[in-house]
Amino acid sequence: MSQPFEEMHFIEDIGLFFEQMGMPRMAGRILGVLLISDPPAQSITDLSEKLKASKSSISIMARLLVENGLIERVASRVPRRDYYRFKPGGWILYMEQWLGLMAALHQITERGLSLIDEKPPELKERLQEAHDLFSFIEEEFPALLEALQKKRASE
Amino acid sequence: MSQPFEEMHFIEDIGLFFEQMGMPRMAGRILGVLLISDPPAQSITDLSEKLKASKSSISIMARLLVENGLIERVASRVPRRDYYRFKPGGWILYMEQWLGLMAALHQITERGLSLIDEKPPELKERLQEAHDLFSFIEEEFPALLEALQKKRASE
DNA sequence: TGTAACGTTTAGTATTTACAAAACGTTTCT
DNA sequence: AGAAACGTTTTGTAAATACTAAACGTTACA
Repeated sequence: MSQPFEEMHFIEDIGLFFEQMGMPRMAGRILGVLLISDPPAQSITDLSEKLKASKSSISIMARLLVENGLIERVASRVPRRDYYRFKPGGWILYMEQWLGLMAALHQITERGLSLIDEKPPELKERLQEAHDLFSFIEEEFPALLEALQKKRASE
Repeated sequence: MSQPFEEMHFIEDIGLFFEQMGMPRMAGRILGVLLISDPPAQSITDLSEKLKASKSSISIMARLLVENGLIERVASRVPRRDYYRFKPGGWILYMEQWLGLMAALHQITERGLSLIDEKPPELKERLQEAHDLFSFIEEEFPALLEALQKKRASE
């Protein structure tokens, strides 16, 4: 089943984005398909045909995406085995995981600051800058996500 | 020149964070050193001794960090060649680059939406969700960074 | 009951990547 | 001029990674 050119382009772009973020490109391609596919739910075989990729890699990458909370399995009426679809709220979860990384960095810089506590302030400044940024993000970013959800709910 | 245990731990944690973000761990370690080193500016040789790593990889990774805007070269009075130090505002730049990725994803999802424009709304919903999130971040995140800088300036 | 379809897992492979070692060019000091 | 110190570049390598192909187990239907 060959895809129109623009759809392939879109799918590949999502793949490239995932690669930029340090994940396998194939995982991004799967997500790309599941973002625009006409039945939103697709089987492993469907995906492997659309992407012209092996079922094994689709199977593994789909599992990765499930772990990341971006897609989910759905039961199918048709007695074919299992279907995957984009998980509502998946991007929010994705952002929350990213936020977790920032929070971790906040902790690390805090520990770092205690290491150079006795040093003169101008030496602590650069680490303080990092600390302040990441603690600020940890504090303020959740409100941003909430504001978005509120906005979406009201539309 | 061996480092106290806690400092090594801090440095390695920054390295691991970088790895999580899809960058070479050694680049993170260099940044880790430059965040707590007592003369903030360190030469390639200094860094390679502290990290017990080859000068070649330090040289290459330092260049990578310069390209990323996280560190910068500074002239040295001592006639040794060049020194690197953490770049003030480097983290802000780092975040702005991250924001650029989100903005790119906004564009991609917008193109994606035009591909499925004629489909029923419930099919467009999942991509709309992605689009709204990333366009929201593109809009609101810069204000967050500005708020941080304002807050820091006033302290 | 046997066979076909599906997904998973294992094994194998080609590419990329992160490093180190070595060779190189430049500058500084004697 | 010669040697030493520094950083860069090139070359080499071991490990990780992203895939494919093949083997496998399970379910469904003929």
